[in-house]
Amino acid sequence: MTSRLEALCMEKGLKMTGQRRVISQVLSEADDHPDVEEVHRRAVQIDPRISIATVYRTMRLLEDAQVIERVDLGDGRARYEEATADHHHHLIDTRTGRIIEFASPELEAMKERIAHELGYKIVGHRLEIYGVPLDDAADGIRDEEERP
Amino acid sequence: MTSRLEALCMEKGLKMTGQRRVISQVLSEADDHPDVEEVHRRAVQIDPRISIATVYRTMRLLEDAQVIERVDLGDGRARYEEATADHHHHLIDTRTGRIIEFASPELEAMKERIAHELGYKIVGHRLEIYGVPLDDAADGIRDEEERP
DNA sequence: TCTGGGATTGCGAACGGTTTTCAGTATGAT
DNA sequence: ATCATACTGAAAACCGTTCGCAATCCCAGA
Repeated sequence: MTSRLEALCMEKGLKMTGQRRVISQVLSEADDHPDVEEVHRRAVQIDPRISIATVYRTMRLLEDAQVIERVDLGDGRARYEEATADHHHHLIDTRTGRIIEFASPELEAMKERIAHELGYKIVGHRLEIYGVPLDDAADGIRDEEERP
Repeated sequence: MTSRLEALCMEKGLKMTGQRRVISQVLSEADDHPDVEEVHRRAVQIDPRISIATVYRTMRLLEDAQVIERVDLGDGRARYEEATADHHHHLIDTRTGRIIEFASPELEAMKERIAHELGYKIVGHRLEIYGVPLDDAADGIRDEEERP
């Protein structure tokens, strides 16, 4: 069966090898923001003869082809998500690591305005919010402070 | 002569060694966002017997003491600036690497509101805008696309 | 002012994520 | 089916950063 990403890759004229097919499948099925090691872990479950090097190479390939997007969440490793048309950002739960996506047109507009006032045209941007659940915070549950 | 950061360090009760004094001076005089290597480069010019390891250690020390702040601009290395009371963000000129600081109370408020709507209390956040000068963009000068 | 001992330093080795090299393998245009 | 080409696996190289260890420094107390 052809995964969504695989179709996208063929559309872009990429050579479809077995490992690319598997990685595409893994990424199509993912609804989180896996890092390379995690993608590899999942890929190996489908076909054990996929090396981590190939995963790295394929992620870069897919990124360059704009099929996926790299997300830098400041934890020292690259995470990925499927490329989407609309801009969105991430709220990271520092307690659990859960990542919540959100979009805000007003925020986009404001950002655009700020850049313009500074004499710049935006070519990229990123916003991350680190937070803790309101109710937990109220409970006064201790937050083992990571460096955000 | 005692640099501004050196005074701050003594206030915090840190043991003032020769190399810490030099690094404090370098940071006090910096008005940009140097990475560790750059700080080392400048420190060595004042006293050649400072190792890069010590710079790494001192930067972390000063960061923990909230004397300086780490800035992750997504270029794979840590950059630093003096700690300030007010939150601000960075606009990075992708053409030149120049970093422009800006603050926006409205933006802060909006961010706060978004987090609250998602049920979170903010413990940290970061916003970076990558852009090119408006006039350059208008001229149609080619932008050698880095991965932002 | 001199001293003792814990903190700090320099060096090089180790580390974790990522990229590259290279020889062997698979792909898909013919 | 064939063949040039692109791709792959394994291991080494890389790069920013941290760590282990012996030597050194700082400074409170004498």
